[in-house]
Amino acid sequence: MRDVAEAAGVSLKTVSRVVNRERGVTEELEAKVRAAIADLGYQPDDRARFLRRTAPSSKSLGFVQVDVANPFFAAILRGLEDAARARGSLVLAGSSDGDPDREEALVRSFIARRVDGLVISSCHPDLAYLTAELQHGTPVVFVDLQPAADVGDLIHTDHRGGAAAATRHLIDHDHRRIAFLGDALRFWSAAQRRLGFLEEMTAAGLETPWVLTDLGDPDQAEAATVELLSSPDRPTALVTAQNFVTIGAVRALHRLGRQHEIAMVGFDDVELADVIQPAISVVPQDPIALGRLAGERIFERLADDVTRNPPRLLPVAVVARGSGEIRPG
Amino acid sequence: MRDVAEAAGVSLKTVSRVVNRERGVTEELEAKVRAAIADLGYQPDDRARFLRRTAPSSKSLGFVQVDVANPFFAAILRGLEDAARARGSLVLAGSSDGDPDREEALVRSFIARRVDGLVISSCHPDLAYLTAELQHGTPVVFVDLQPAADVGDLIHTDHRGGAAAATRHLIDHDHRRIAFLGDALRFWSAAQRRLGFLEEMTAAGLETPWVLTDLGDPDQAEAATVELLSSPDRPTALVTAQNFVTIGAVRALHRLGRQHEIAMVGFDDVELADVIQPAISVVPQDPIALGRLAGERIFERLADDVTRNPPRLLPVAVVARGSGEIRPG
DNA sequence: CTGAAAGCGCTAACAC
DNA sequence: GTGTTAGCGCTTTCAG
Repeated sequence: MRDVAEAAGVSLKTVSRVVNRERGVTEELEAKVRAAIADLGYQPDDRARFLRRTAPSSKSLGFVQVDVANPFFAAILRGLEDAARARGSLVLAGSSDGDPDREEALVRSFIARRVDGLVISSCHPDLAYLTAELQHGTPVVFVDLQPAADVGDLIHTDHRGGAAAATRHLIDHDHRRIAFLGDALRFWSAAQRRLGFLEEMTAAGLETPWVLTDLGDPDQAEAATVELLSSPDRPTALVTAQNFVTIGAVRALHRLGRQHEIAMVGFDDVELADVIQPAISVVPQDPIALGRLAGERIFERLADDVTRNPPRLLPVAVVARGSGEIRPG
Repeated sequence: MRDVAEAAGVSLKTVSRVVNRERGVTEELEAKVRAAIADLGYQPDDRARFLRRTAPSSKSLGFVQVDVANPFFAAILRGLEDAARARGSLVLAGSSDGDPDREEALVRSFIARRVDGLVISSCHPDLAYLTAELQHGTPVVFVDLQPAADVGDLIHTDHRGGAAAATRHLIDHDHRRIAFLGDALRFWSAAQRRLGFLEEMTAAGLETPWVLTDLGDPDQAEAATVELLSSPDRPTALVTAQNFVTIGAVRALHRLGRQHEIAMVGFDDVELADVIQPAISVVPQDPIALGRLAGERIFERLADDVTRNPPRLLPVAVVARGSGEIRPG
């Protein structure tokens, strides 16, 4: 910038005015400055600009997710990005892989860069590490995964209700022996879905001997499904509580050739779920909306200086496509 | 930081030393400083730190992709993030939606934040807007989508070879009437795939009356496939050149009930492609590797100050699963 | 081992 | 309209 000022024969402030499109610069001077800018290939440094600005803002949001390679989180990121773009902000994204230490490290890096807000799909058992930040005034919104502690805003799908609906759907189709396959319970969403399943089963007076959790990828889910179905005392229907669990279970059913015999309803939609035979009944979420709402909530809090809002819950329902309507043999 | 220095009764520099773990601070002073830091909840401001540092680095990379909600790009982002994390960097990500103006705006924002390097899946017809940056020394790596201009490094899948292999695979299975369905040709990868298809067809002495491009989403691909197959003069096999095109085409085939009659090979792998009947033969890419290599290339250039490297091309091959091995009726 | 002064690139506040 | 001075939060340089 100094070089530009020198080249144009004006002061720093005049260059600053031109760059920021402030009123009150002669056309003549402005032209000179612009010429110098083009000539030198000058690019203003936003870090320095935002550092000095009165309204302290880095024009960026931080998003901590479990894994961006999971299409579900990628879609949340997309929604968040759209909300951020509308406000002229950029998004820093990082994957925790479900590791609390990594989540914490990411949050710390984001805070060190002074993001205007934090969106977190948390898997941390203890959010104490966040309270300092919350007091510092940085808005925090949890998406989908809720912490144990009572901090920050929350935007999430109705995991419990959705899992209950899936379970009810199978019960309504005469199933009594229903298994639950899900992710690790340190993920709040996974725990909630399990809860919804158990509640619905109990309400119907059914036993729940088949509750499998800690299935971390499609391969584990596939193996677990195969084992589950090879035991003499086996279920007639499955609730698969995660997109990759659904994928693994579907693979297993097809490998065993029992996809027309064992019913299943999955949480999350999966690509091509409608084309498979039988097509997979699911409880789809709207992750893009989740991300967009989280971003909007951040900006609301930035504007209104509201400390905390009630949770925002997105309702879900079963989409019947075939696999969930199979009756027990 | 000033507050911390005051509270601990030391100078700014001593606090700085403690924060940066520099050697040469008495244990006693260090303890005092740490106490003050904890007490005040002080968090160093990386923006200011990186601003003043001798080695100019923002410890961040910028990634401009077409759409992070597309699992292919999300996976690239994941690979890039892993490479960045290994070097202590964070990733700023933005989606262009295939709009050159948006791509350019994103690149400018990233540059204004002084990212250490830029990874771009470009759809811009004219990369002149980048040359200024390249001269400025910012490493730029293009992933998957190569610009027309001769700037920056390139890491990409062998689109042309992969499309040719898919085509050859169908020809080897006695098909003579093969259609090509792809994305807009402003995407270099789409254009390359079309080229590979045309070359292989021409080499085999076959006509190519069915070349459909500009299919932007699964719905368009589905509609195009239905129309293609309802004409009296129709192909017996399809090359679908994009993940979402494959999805649309599969939907169409199943809707028409002709999935066992029309052969197809898709570019990109698709979730559950192995479970559908018939399972879909594909030319899978490794997008995580693409992203990782792009990130590593950035850091190499940062370290070695190399201006430019030869393109890095990832080979691909057909994975036969069923749909590509159907013979013409 | 510690601190004072200068300055990164820019904007704010107030001159002129 | 334009320039000058101060200072954002930190690191660097160099003196003690």
